[in-house]
Parts: sequence; C-alpha cells; structure tokens
Amino acid sequence: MEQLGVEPEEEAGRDEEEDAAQAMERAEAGEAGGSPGVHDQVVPEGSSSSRVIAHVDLDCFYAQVEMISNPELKGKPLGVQQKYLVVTCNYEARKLGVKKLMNVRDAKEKCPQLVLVNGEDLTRYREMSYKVTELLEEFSPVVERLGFDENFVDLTEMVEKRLQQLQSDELSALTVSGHVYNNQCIGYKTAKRLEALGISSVHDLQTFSPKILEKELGISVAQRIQKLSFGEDTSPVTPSGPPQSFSEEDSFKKCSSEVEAKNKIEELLASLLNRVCQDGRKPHTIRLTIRRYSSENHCSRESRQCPIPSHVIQKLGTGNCDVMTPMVDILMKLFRNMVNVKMPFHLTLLSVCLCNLKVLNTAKKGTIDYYLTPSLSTTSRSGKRSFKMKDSHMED
DNA sequence: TGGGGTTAT
DNA sequence: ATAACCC
Repeated sequence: MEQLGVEPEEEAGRDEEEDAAQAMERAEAGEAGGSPGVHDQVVPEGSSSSRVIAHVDLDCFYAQVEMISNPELKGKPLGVQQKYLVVTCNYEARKLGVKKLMNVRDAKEKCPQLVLVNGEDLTRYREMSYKVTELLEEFSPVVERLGFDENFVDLTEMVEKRLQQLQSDELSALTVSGHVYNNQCIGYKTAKRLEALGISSVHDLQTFSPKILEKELGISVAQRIQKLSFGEDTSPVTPSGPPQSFSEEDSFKKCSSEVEAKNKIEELLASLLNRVCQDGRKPHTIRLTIRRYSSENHCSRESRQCPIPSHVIQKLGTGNCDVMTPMVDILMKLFRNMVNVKMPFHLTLLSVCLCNLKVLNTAKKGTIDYYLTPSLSTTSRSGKRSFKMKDSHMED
C-alpha cells in the first residue's frame, strides 16, 4: 500500500482539464460561524467552526496498480487501455505527450515506445480502491468515495482533539499553509448552459445575478453552484460504506443478434454473481442497459429493470445451485422488452446491474442497529468485509 | 470516449 | 426509467 502514490497537491489543479472547483477541499467559509455541526459540539475558543476535510486523490490510479502488479513496467511509459482508448497513463507517458482518454493510434503515434496493458477488467482496481478507503477509514469513519481513486475524509474531530492536546506555546507556533486553485466552471451540461448565459469563469459566476441564475437553472442548482463559486461547500462528507450496486458492462462495435447478446449477457452476469457472492448481501433488483448504435446521441442509454424473484434470491449464496439460468432468462425478457428482435438492430453496449442490495436476515438476538455481514466463518480468506449499516432493515 | 459509480427527478 | 453528475 505504501507504494501507492498520492497526487502532489500542487499538481491537483493544473494537471487536469477538469474543474478544480470539485477538487478543492470542501471547506466551509468562516461566515458559516454560528451553525453547530451534527454532533453539536462546543467549538473551542480561537478556532472557527470550519471543518477539516482531506481530499485524497490517487495519481493515475490504474497505471499505478499495474506498475505494482508488474514492477518491470516502472520507468517505462505505460498506458492502460480499454477498447481503443488509453484511459490513463503514468507520468513517463505523459511527459512524452500521451493524454488521458487519447485513442490508441494517436498515443502510439505520439509515443511509439508506449507500453499498453489492458484495463478492461476492473477487479484489481476495485480491490485496491477499497483497500485505500479502508485505510483512510482508520483515521475517521467518515470517508466518502468518488469514483475509484478519490476519497474525502472528514478529519474535523481528529483535528479538534489534537488541538486540545497542544500547549499554548505550541499552539502559537502553529502555522497553516495552503493554496487556492484557479478554477474553471463545473459539469458538462451545466457548463454549456452557463456559457449560453455568458458565464465562462468562476468570477463570472460569482458576480452573476442570483435571481436570473435561479430562473435559468432552478433554485437548487443555482444556489449550490453559486456558493461553490465562492469556495463555499457545506455539503456533508457522506460515508460511502459498501456499494449500492454492482454492474458490469461491455462495449463493442456491433451486436446484432439475440444469441450474440445472450452470450455477452452471460459473461457479464457470471462475473457479477461472483462479486455479489463475495459481498454477502443479496440484490433484489436486476437491470439491463443497452446503447443503440446511432451517429449522434451516443451517450444515451435505455434500461429495463425488474425485481429478482425471491426463490432466485434464496439460491444466490449457495454455490451448487444454478442461478445463472433463471437470471439469464429474466435478462433476456428485459432484452426483448427493449429490442424488437424480429427487426434488425445494432447495439454498441450491454450492461447488467444488480442493485437494491439487502443484508441477510442473520440478526444477532435483538441487536437492531449494529450487526455484521454474515462472514465466511472465521477462515476468512474471503473477500467479504464486515461493515456497519447506516440504516437497517433486514430482509431475507 | 471506457467501465464504472451516485443522486435527483 | 431517465437524466444529470462524478471519476
């Protein structure tokens, strides 16, 4: 784990084309003064009510995992490939002109020595990602994940405790440093709408009429992004806990027959069943998503979902029962609900999602609000991790 | 643009 | 079920 590098802070804002507004620490401005936190703690004299939130952003995460898996890759320009894209690359590669989400041909052209590894299977990335989150959870349980490579940690309590331990002479010797990012504006869709209003910089947004902005974007989005433009973000760090859904997808040039689709769906489902089995909880909903070929509108998807029949759910943990067959049947029904298989069709993506995860009914006598996942006895070489539920209702 | 994830409507 | 957002 100590091999996993964290992005140096100075790099966080500049290196990316993306909005640095989100990359900023979620720090409340001093003016939020009076409002007590959820814990309703007494704020110590001399300290503001500001929260302390660490934003931990792992650097070219997939590439780092690959270099740890295979140390021979270290020092070489490395790209992680998904389909025809280099989705991320290490710094050697970046120095030679490779960019994230560059297509493989351009990347090879820019950098003929580029070494490529396939990163379509996210298993190891996902595992390493949760190891990082678990490590951070040792500092504070309040850790919010964002994607596989970012975590927000609310360190407010830890910092307050440490400050209380300090002697006054130590306190006065404390110095705090930091820096401000030079921002650009926000999500893609909203950025487009803002640009239509003549808002292209954070300063534009700061000085724009709140009323007009509310009319344009709705009060919720308008007020939130305008506060964000001043660096104010009072949104809590919400512990992510275990995932709310498991999904696997595959994209391709063309899928135009039912058999073809069924084969792909079976592959996706098989991996998902492994994952869900290791997790220990049971999904109660299944969803199939497709993307149809079309020259425009490439980002649009359609999906159908349905409850998983209870007799299938029961079989889920039990290894020898065939749970594939009934679930593939369900998925193919969902498929035919979306795609008229008597007509020609052309799909470019299939995705299967298991969600609505519920904890099994293994309640320990009377303890309602704290219990563990059913662990694989004590011979735990399993992937099952125990976790606490935020909100619990147990089902079977 | 991949292969994921979340929340809001 | 979709749309928007995040990485």
